[in-house]
Amino acid sequence: MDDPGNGGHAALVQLQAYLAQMDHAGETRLPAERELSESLGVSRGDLRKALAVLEKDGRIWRHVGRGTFVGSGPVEETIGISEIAGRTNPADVMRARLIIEPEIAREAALHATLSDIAAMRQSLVQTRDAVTWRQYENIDNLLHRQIAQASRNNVLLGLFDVLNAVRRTVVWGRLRSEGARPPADHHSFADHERIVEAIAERDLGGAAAAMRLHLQQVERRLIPVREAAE
Amino acid sequence: MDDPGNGGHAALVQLQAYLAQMDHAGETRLPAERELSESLGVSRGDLRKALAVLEKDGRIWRHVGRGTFVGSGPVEETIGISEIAGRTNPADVMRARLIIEPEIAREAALHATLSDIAAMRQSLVQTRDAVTWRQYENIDNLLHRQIAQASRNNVLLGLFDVLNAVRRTVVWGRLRSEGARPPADHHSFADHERIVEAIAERDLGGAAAAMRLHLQQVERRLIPVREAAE
DNA sequence: AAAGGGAATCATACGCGGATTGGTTAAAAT
DNA sequence: ATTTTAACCAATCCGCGTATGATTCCCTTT
Repeated sequence: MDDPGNGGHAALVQLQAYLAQMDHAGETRLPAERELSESLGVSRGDLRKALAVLEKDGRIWRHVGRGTFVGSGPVEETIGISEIAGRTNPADVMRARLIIEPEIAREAALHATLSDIAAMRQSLVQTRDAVTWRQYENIDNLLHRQIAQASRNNVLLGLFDVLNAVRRTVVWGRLRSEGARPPADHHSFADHERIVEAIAERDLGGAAAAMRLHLQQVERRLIPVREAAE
Repeated sequence: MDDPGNGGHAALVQLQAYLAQMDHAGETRLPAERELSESLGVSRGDLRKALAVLEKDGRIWRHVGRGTFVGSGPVEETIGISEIAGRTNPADVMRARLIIEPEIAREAALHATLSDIAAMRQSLVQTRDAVTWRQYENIDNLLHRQIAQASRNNVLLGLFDVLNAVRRTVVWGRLRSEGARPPADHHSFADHERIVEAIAERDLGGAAAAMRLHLQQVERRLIPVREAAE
């Protein structure tokens, strides 16, 4: 009404001023559109146009039901495990393990403390004592996690946990009753020992190689038809 | 009452029978303790003792407010971004990036489609056109994510997203007003071009090396005092 | 008649209170 | 004295109401 000609431009200017004034405080959320439009004295349509400009510019971020916030994006867009697991397959999970875990083992060889290594050795013994596949699986998981923990890098540990959770949901329901207990000559026993030994000897490349070999063995056991088909 | 002497043993046997019977169905959650105790005709105390045994054995797991489930552990223990970010530091995040992202780039060089590469090249141009640091950051993020996406592995992409979210929360609030816009000779421009070119030429090792080099540059810029201190 | 503004409506997300469930403790019963 | 039962606690889930951004429709104004 005052100046319909400039359209949303006045609203954009006012909104930028408001943003600058608000940015000095720690608050990142700005009022609802209905309030703000009245507070700034512009129509909601013009306000929305201005907001759209700022959003395309990356200065604010909006979401239905939550509000409008300043900043490039949601600080904590929860990336759900099920979201990842929902659109993937065991082969990709295995591939990711083959890429990530050897590097984690290398890092573990560099940063593991003596107590870390002692804990791994104890898990090694326990895997041999497992009387059921479920027990073995638990201790196997524990050992792999101990290795990730030994990297002394909480980010790597967290990524490992995410990967592990995805793996569990994806292959969920496999290997139910393949046998009473792991056979004594199961390849993983020797594999695990090689990995832990390499870590103990601070052999970075050896630890990564041993882990890679181990996971390739696991992959072969998981998808046994592969070589015959090719 | 019937046989107080054997204590919880009878309950344990009955519970194991119930578990075996239920395990054939796909259901993993068993009834509430109050119902189950009445259904099996044992006291809740004995039932809980039996449940404790099975839990220590790893066959079931329980959680307050949710229930009791068969299986080694919660299939979806939500690993929160903030949980990871809460107990780490920028150095560890950078280290994790240096470990993960080069391997992702290698995978991208193997699996990227032509449209993937075209999208990357477009982002390359856009980074040069960015007039503000925030715009540059957005496009930079987009480019790195495009590379992860080009790996054609949703697990790797998910892990990258998690890592990225952690990075954003950890370094949150840095580099506010270091300058109006990225300088034309910013190292990242050439770095990014090298990475994309290596991916386009299917040079696996080259892509990984270029990404590693780029991240080392970023690390150096992030922690500039390092070399002087040593 | 055209255009812009305002109100109603829709879809999604948050918040709160009740209900459910494992964990714990105390009273009661045998 | 031991076991069973009940009651209570803490944590979680679920449903409903509210708030918010997105969209549509109608009306006023020029």
